[in-house]
Amino acid sequence: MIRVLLAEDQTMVRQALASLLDLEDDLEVVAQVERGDEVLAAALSSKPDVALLDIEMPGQDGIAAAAELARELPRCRILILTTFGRPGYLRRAMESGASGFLLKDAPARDLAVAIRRTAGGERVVDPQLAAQALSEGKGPLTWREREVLSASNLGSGIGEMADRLHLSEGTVRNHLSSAIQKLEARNRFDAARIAEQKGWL
Amino acid sequence: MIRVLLAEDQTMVRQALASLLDLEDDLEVVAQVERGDEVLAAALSSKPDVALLDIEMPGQDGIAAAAELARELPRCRILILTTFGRPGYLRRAMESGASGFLLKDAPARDLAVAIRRTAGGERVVDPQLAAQALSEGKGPLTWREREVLSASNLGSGIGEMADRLHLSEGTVRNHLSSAIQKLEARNRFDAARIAEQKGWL
DNA sequence: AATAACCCATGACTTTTGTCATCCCGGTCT
DNA sequence: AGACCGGGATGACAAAAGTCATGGGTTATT
Repeated sequence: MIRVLLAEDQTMVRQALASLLDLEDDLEVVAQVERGDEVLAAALSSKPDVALLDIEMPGQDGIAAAAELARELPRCRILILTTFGRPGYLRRAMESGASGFLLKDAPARDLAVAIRRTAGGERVVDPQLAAQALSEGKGPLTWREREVLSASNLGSGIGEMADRLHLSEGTVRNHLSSAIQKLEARNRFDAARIAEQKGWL
Repeated sequence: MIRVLLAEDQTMVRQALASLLDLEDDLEVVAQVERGDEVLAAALSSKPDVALLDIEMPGQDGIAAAAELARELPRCRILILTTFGRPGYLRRAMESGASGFLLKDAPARDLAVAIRRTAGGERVVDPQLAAQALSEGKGPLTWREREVLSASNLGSGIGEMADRLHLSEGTVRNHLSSAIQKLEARNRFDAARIAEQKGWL
């Protein structure tokens, strides 16, 4: 029997997936959590063979949870199941120790297959997505540029961003300007949109 | 037997929900579609008793699909199943002829219950959400204000928005300024964010 | 030791945006 | 008829945002 931990914030989706997996004879859902920061504790007590993690979750995202899990419970394989096929997500997931990456757009029967292969030590990634991730690279943005873009995404003005990041207003504008040019955007919001869409945020 | 049409763009979620519903003796999933603009055709040929519609879908959103359906096939009840409990969504869904409104955050067993009640002619809405929708009203924005906010949400500058809407730049700025003040936002992007989050976009 | 990134900061400058007052027009409500 | 609202427009002005040159600091890489 393959023991599975299921982390997904939408209750209905989580339970539907659980019932789907329970139809398989060789799979057993041993834990369900709805927050990223509950993954580790649940995994420590339920000892799953595979952790199936959504990315967008409250508390902590699935990639951060994967990193925790890979460090504290290296015997547990990690399979990311997410809505968005952003190359940056895939890259970061793999860097955080995930073994597989599956989209919610994939057919349901792929899920059980992917879990079995992940449990067997294989890496399961959509080849097309992998190619795209490799070709796009890590993205042109530096750490600070990503930070200011994320902050500007909340609608605040440059002054507030400077306060929050303990920077001068001029510096914030410089980072923003640089990011805008790298992304060939029209303004910082456009830049934030582009970066987020590419998974570079 | 209650015949159910299932419209949801994420294949895995759709199939998982379908398998969940198939466990119920009195429910039968007679059609599945993954785009909003496929709902009507599928409904006409499969004659469902209840259409279970997601809102965020390619082609056409679930609310528009609900309006079509209510007009062309009034005997089919409509149940909206969505991620976001935005009051504006609920309001627009009900105005479009939906009979029920359910969140993906709700427990999975509520789904079958809601379908049965909807099929029986009841209106199924989370009471808390309904209260919030009533208290917030339709939102303070006018048609044009919503239009400019949606356009600005794409990152374009005022000039491009003016072109697209065939307006003067000054007029666009006036509408934006007015929307910003009504929403107590700091700039147009903040305003767009607020309006979208409230479901007023 | 030199080079190259990245980070932080200023100051000066241009462009974009937001605000306000003031028009005009066409509906609608009283 | 008059008041009101939404839409459209203009011009003027102030504030915010973006660009550019420049300088100093750190840390890797060569």
